[in-house]
Amino acid sequence: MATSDARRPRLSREKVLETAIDLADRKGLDAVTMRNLAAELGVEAMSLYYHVANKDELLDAMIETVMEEINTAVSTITTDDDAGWKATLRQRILTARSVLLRHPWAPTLFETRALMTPPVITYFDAVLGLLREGGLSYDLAHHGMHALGSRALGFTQELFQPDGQETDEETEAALMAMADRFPHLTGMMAEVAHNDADSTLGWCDDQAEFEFGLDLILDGLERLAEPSRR
Amino acid sequence: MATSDARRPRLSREKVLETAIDLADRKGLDAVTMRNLAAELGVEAMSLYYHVANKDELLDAMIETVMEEINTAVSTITTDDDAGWKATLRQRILTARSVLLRHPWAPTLFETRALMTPPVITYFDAVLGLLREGGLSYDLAHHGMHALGSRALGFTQELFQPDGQETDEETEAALMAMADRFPHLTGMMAEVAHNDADSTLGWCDDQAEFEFGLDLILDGLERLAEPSRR
DNA sequence: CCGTCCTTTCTTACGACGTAAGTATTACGG
DNA sequence: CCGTAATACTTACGTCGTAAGAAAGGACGG
Repeated sequence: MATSDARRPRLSREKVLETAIDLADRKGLDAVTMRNLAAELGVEAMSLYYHVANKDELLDAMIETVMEEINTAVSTITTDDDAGWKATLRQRILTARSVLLRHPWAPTLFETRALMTPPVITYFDAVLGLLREGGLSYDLAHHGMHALGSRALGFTQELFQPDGQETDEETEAALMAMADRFPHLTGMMAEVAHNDADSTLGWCDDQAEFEFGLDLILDGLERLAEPSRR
Repeated sequence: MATSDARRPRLSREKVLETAIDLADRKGLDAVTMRNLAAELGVEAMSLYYHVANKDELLDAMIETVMEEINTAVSTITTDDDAGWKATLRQRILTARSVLLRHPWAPTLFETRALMTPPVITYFDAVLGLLREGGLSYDLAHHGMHALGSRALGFTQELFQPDGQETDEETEAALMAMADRFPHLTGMMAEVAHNDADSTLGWCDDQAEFEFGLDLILDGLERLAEPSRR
């Protein structure tokens, strides 16, 4: 009865962004092509350009959206107050990480493009605040931010198996066959691997490794912040 | 006199790789397109495919070449023996870094593609060896490798100004104008910046920051390796 | 009900990319 | 000199981002 009852839902910048992110989540960043995204929306490619300047702006907006998602997620954590700055910062970062785990394409984008956007600044300002709360000088806190790097945002680029591909047994076998050339690596694999259920070179529990590295840095910063105790 | 005196220098896999790397060094990775690279060699695009399976293989070979360059650079450092494992590892990593600084495109590639290639394995095996030399268990050394991440190879992806673009004064001014919204960030900038000659947000000395983070991690690992002294 | 005018979408087309398929050239051993 | 294998070129296809402009839709005053 309304003026345009059977009209299609109409495009909007929000819907474009939302669909783009969803598409990236499901099929990877490479699948986010203008034509693909348009098809997903039941629309022609060029129609997107009314809502988005170009693809670069689209990608920027995508990470900005994720960053906002992180900020809201982080804002809901009960701060437990006297748990100490380290615990608070730790949880904040792990929360950010949990959001990024739902958007595996985001880290790549974060590293690729400049991101001095308000949500990012907000996030980093809070991190910095927690470091200050720990008694770090501005100078030390600044170094600390650099030391954390992308870890402050909840991710590290894993050098091996970037695609999350499983390292197969034959690769491991091939490696073990060269025990003479790579004694330490093969030695490590022989000892460390197979302890838990995870397989072979994919033995590494990403989450555990992330937390280990994070704590290592936070502890190191705390130690540097203490005036006493060499 | 000779059978083919005036022949053009002829293509070869080595020359293709060499030119590709040089091209990336000079004009960035985006400039490394098959047609571009071919033109650089005075040749047609498809001619490259006789020496290289496809572009992916080309990129893989490029990082492999850089990795070999790192390995030879690292092999020439005088180990100074009783300087301690930390100092040795430190220098090894900084040497790797010095090579990567000549190939700014390499880090991106390193993070993008799987690189379980012999030169990389060789490198990491040596790093692992030094950690072991420091008395780390295989397990701790393994964690340490993860904690180092790309730092073990001599680089960290800088989150801000990924392109090495200078942060201009207006950006800084805009940020300072929001001192109420970002108190810590603006506070830090007011205090830390302008101490050295470097400008504004580009105040960060990448090399110094890298070394700070590296030492933080190495010290942390050393501490964990010591049985005593909590 | 009709024209007018934004707003939003579609059509068509261009140049750049990686590369498949097939053809021409070159070099060299006999 | 010629045949054969190695090397380089030609042509063409499908995909990408997107420039330019035409068409469709809705809103609104007459």
